[in-house]
Amino acid sequence: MTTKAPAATRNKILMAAFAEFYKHGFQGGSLNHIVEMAGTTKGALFHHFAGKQELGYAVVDDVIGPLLKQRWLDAVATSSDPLADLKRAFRQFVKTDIESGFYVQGCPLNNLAQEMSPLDEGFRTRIDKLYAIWRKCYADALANGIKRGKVRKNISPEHVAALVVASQMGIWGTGKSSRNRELMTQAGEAVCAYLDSLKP
Amino acid sequence: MTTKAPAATRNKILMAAFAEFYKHGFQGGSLNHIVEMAGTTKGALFHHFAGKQELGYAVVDDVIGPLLKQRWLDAVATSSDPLADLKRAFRQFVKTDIESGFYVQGCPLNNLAQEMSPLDEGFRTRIDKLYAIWRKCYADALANGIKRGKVRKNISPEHVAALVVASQMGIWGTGKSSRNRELMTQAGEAVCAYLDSLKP
DNA sequence: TGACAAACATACCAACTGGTCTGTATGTTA
DNA sequence: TAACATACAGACCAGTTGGTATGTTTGTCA
Repeated sequence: MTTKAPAATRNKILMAAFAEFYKHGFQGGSLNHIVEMAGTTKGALFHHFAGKQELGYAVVDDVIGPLLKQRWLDAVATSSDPLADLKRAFRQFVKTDIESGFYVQGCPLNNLAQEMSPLDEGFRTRIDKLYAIWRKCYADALANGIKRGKVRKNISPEHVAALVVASQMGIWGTGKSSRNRELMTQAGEAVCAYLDSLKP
Repeated sequence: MTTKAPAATRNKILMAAFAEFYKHGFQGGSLNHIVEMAGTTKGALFHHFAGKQELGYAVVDDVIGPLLKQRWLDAVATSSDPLADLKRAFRQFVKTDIESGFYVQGCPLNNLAQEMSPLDEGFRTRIDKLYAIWRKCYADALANGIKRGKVRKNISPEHVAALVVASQMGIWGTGKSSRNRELMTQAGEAVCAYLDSLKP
C-alpha cells in the first residue's frame, strides 16, 4: 500500500542531527543522541553518511541552506523597495524569534559558522557560500532600489549588504548571550534607523 | 634566589586554557592538551580549579575581561570625540587583526558567547556582564559626545551602542567564516560611514 | 629541627566518543 | 527460483574524556 518514501530514514537522521547540532554545537553533539532521537541506529546513520563530518556537511547543505532561502532571501529577492522590505523582514523575525523563544539559541548558520569555520575547511566553504549568497541577494536588491530611485545613489550596495548581514549575525548573537528581548529589539530598531538613512 | 611568583602555575594553566578554548572551543578543548601546553599536570590543574567549568569561568573573568578593557574600552572611555575615536579604534583593530591573521579565529569573547550561552548559565551571565560593560562604555561616550556637540542630539546612545557592539560581533564573525580581508574591511568602513551619519 | 599545610605529580577510573563489523530482512532483477 | 544489492540493526572496539585518589615535594612558621 503506502510505499515508504525514499530516504525517509535519511531525512529523519538529518532533522535529528540539525536539532542536536543546533542545541549542543557540532563538536558537542552526539551521534548516539541523534540516532536515538531519530528512532534508528548507528548502522543506519553510517549507511547514509560517511561519518559525523559528512553528516554535518549535509545539515548545512540540505537543511540550513533551504531554511535560509525561505526565511531571509525570498522576502527581498523580488523587492521593488528593498529598504522597506528589509525593515519589515527584520522587525518580523525579531518579533517571532523573541515570542517563540528561539532567539536564545541564536541563528543555526551563525552558530555553526562561529564554531567550525576555523576548525574545518569543508564547513567553512559551505557556510561561506551561504553567506555570500545572502549578501549577494541583499546587494542586488539594493542596486535595484537605486535604479528605481528608492535608495540613495552614493552608497555601495555591497558594503551596505555586508554590514546588514553582519549586523544580523551580531544582533542574534546579542539576543543569545543577553537573553534581553528589549536589547535585541533596540539593536534591530537601530538597524532600521540606519536603513532609513540610506533613503534618497 | 628568584622567589617563584605566587600563582605562577595557575597563570600558566590559565593562559594555556585561553589558547586551547580559543582554538577548539570550550567543549572541544581538552584538559589533557591544556596541562601539556602549560607544562604541568592534571594534579596542578585540579588543585587550582574545581573542574573544567570553573576553569572556563576563570578564563572569562581573569583573561578575556582584562583583554576587552585594554583593547576596546580604554580607547573611548575618556574620549571627547567618541565618533572619531570609535572609527579610529575600529580601523586600527581591523587592520592589525587582518595583518596578524588572528581575524580567522574571531573574537575570543564572541566565540565563547555563541558556544556556551545557551548551554551554561554561569558562562552566560559572565559573558553578558562583559558585553553590558562594553555597551555601557560606548553609550556613555556617545552621551558625552552629545553634550559636547560632537554627536547628533536626536539619537539614542543606548540603541547606537547596542548596534555598534553587535556589528563588531558580526564583522569579526564575517571575517572568520569568509577569510576575506576585503569583505571585513568593507563592512568596517560601512560602520564608519554609519558613525559619520550620527554627526550633528 | 619538627610539624603542618599548600603545591604539585602520577596512576588510575568509569563513562562516553566516533566508528566498524557482522548479521539479517527486504526488495529487485535475471 | 536464484543471485544480488540496498537498508538497516545491534554488538563491539580502541581511544579519549573529565575527574579522582594517593603519593611526594616544597615552603612556612613555631
